[in-house]
Amino acid sequence: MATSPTPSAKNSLLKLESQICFPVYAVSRLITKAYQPLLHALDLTYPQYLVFLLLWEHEQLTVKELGEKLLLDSGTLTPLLKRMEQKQWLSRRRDPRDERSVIIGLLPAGRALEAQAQQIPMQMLNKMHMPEAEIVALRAHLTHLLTQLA
Amino acid sequence: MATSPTPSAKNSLLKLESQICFPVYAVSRLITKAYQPLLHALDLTYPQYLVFLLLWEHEQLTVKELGEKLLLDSGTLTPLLKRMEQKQWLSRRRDPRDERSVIIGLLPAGRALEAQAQQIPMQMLNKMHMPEAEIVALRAHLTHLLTQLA
DNA sequence: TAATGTTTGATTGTGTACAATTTATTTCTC
DNA sequence: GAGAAATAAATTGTACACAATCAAACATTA
Repeated sequence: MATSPTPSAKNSLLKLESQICFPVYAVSRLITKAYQPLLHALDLTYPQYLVFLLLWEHEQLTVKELGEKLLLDSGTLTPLLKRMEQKQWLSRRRDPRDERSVIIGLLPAGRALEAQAQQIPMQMLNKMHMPEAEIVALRAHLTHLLTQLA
Repeated sequence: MATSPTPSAKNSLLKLESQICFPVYAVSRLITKAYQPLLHALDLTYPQYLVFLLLWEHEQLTVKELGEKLLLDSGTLTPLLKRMEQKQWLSRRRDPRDERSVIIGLLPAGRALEAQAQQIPMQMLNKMHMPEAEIVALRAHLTHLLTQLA
């Protein structure tokens, strides 16, 4: 006979350990925490580091482009970028050809940080204690999920 | 001859797309955003929902136990739990046998939410558009990484 | 080209996160 | 059993994160 599942059944989907979402959430915070001592030496937070990853590669991006690449909106980026501007790491100016856009440009102090950040990815890989193959597989799964949700 | 890699080399580890960490961070936020419309109907945030997952299962837990299971500290949990207390979802009282501990107990209004939350996990699985096998594999990888970083 | 609609950032308000410190309580050790 | 060490929350301060709203600039089209 078909019994409807009780709310607190052992195999309930409403259990923390059954969820895919909680491990993502927890790992994300643990990763940020693992970065913290490495980034603290550069006076950076993790989201600020992500902005630098893009600026080191592209030198100059609009707020919109940063938001598209990081999946963050202006409510998050504007105050974050203002703090980074105060530290002379980057410049914020309106695009003369389209005054709606704000162009974020790398300043010398920000460019200089790239050299100091060289070792960070390797140090993080060491902290994770995971074989390359597993990292690649994990990234593939996550990227897939990213496209499903974005 | 051994040339040291240039900072902006195409295969640099200092590129957003090379990182395992960014997809975790982005997926975590997208998952929270995917939950939002489902949880908003119950007037819940995602971290509050996680607290409920534990309370629906255990009825009563200390702040410390919640923190251990969710990997959150009292600086996050105390204000969050106070907000949930204000909505009459749970009670906060000192343990008479150890006045240092605060026991969080499920109240009727909180217990009643479990029925309304029954459909949420399945709705989330639908949003993810991923075969069961891939979800299981992803969770295994993440749980492994969790133990490495915790 | 004037009215309309769209795009881009900024702002406001709420809610996490977490490091660092503080307070109250308990446990340990002699 | 008094003092020291350890434990559990709470507090404080900073920094995201995002929904909702606003304002300015641009694009469109009738």
